Amino acid sequence: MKYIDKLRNSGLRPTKQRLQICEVLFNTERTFHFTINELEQKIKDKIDNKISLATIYNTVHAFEKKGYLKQIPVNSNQTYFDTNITDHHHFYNLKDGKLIDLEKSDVGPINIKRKIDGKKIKSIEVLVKLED
Amino acid sequence: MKYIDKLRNSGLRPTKQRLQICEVLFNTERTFHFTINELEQKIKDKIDNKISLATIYNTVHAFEKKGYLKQIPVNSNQTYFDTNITDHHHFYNLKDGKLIDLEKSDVGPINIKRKIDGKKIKSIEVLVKLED
DNA sequence: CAGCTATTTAGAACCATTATAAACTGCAGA
DNA sequence: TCTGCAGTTTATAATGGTTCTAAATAGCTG
Repeated sequence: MKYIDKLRNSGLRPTKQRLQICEVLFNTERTFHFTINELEQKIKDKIDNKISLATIYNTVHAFEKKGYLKQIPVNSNQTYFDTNITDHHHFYNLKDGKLIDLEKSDVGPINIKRKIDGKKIKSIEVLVKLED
Repeated sequence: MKYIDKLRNSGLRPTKQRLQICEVLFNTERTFHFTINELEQKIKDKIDNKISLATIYNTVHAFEKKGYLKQIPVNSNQTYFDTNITDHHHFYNLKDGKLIDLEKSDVGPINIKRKIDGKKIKSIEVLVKLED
């Protein structure tokens, strides 16, 4: 019931699958990073019924388009998503492929001096790669 | 002959294929961004013989490991590489998927205030997404 | 030149993601 | 409550970038 309005207000029908995925993604103490496969596993663990992989892909993309999830730009064979949609950046641990949030206040202001005619900046994302 | 020493000094045998790929990648006025498919096409256009796709993958990865190429962290189904290995950042035009270099001097210093125990920073990469 | 190892190659395999098309479901209007 | 339609879900197939394989080839050292 918690997420019905959120979905309806976005023009997404509050189906059973979407509501269950909302529970897994948003009914948590902390935000987190995930790949589709990791999310699929989390869903399997938390709910009794089965949600098709295609539905998980569809839902994640729908939520991303509505701004409830963000993709994280990392070079990996899988796509990483973030339930933290605030303006922030990431450490990327090269050793194990794990991401760590860097709050905006951890990075300091970023001043882009160059402009491209007719274009505006949609987002600025910083990836800090870590090694041992 | 221009690239033989470069390869040998890196522990890479200067094979015909690697030398030809060097010509395409490095014997240019400007640096550029590319995907493997784009590079394959460029190679086809510039040389008469055929280089196997597997060799192109192998070579690009070998060059990346040696620091002659950099991967660019962008969410795309293909991996983007850059022949510009200086410390710099990128605009990413969401409309057409094209990248534009942002020199380090175009961005200003980036101050990462947070530290992770036992890890050091290998690189800091900024991706500035552009929309209309 | 001989022999060893690195490299190249074509093709198969892999695997994340997307497309398909049929079944199902939420919901607005009767 | 019932009906019907558009939006969703689903299993499965298809796609496509990348990696693997194992046999052939080519540098290189002695």
